[in-house]
Amino acid sequence: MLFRVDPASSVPLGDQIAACVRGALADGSAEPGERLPAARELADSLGVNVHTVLRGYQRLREEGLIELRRGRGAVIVPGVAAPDRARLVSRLREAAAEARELGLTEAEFLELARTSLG
Amino acid sequence: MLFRVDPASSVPLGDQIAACVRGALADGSAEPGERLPAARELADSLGVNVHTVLRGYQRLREEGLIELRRGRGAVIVPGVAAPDRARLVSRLREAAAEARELGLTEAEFLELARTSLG
DNA sequence: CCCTTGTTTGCACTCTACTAGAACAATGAG
DNA sequence: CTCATTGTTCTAGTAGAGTGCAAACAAGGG
Repeated sequence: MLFRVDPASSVPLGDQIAACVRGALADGSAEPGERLPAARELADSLGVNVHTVLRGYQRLREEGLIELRRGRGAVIVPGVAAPDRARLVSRLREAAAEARELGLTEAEFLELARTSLG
Repeated sequence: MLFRVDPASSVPLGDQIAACVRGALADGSAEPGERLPAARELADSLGVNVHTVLRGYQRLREEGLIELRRGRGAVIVPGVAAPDRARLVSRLREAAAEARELGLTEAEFLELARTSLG
């Protein structure tokens, strides 16, 4: 599982960390039952504060993706359903189809997609 | 066209206002050529600052949904495809939100969008 | 017991969204 | 032309979220 973080991004660091786990789970590079790196360790490795990592972990717990226990660490809930990347792809396909119907050029469509990211 | 806004929500007021117009356009309760309420007027009506309304309008302009001119106000782009375009924008925003949850970078998202065009 | 690891608390800093007030510049109506 | 309307721009202040830093606390495991 790869953790990547961009301090310059507008999306909060904690959310980015949570997104890494979600993404890894979605593309198979992480599996249910797997243990996440300890908060302090990951924080050090990313050059980020412990609170920030913990906040990402908390969010994942709220989503039911991981379990947190003192002394044991963070573990991906065994048997949890992975968030699907397939749905994102299918949504993009629908959008692309509509764009084609509207006669948008590729450049216009991509520009629209870019602004959609906020 | 109905404007509803929730100050307690985590999504910015300006974005909420923009979403109102997008939705109204998509579901037919607003039509191309129609004029949006004046910024100061809408701001008063919603109990919100003028700048906040204007920010929402600006975003709609970036998306190509409305035109803004001094003295004339905000007008929904009088193209026949405006409602469809509004729906396309909404779908792209949903897709963008999912991409963010999965930790995709802007480049990865745009690449995915590009390949979706076939 | 000791070490690891999550949990909680308190303070300070920065950035964004929002509010507030004012002045400016097109536009259209009279 | 005159003038009210309306978007545009500017400055400045406020509140909250995100983050960093530091410390103390509690549960689990060797």
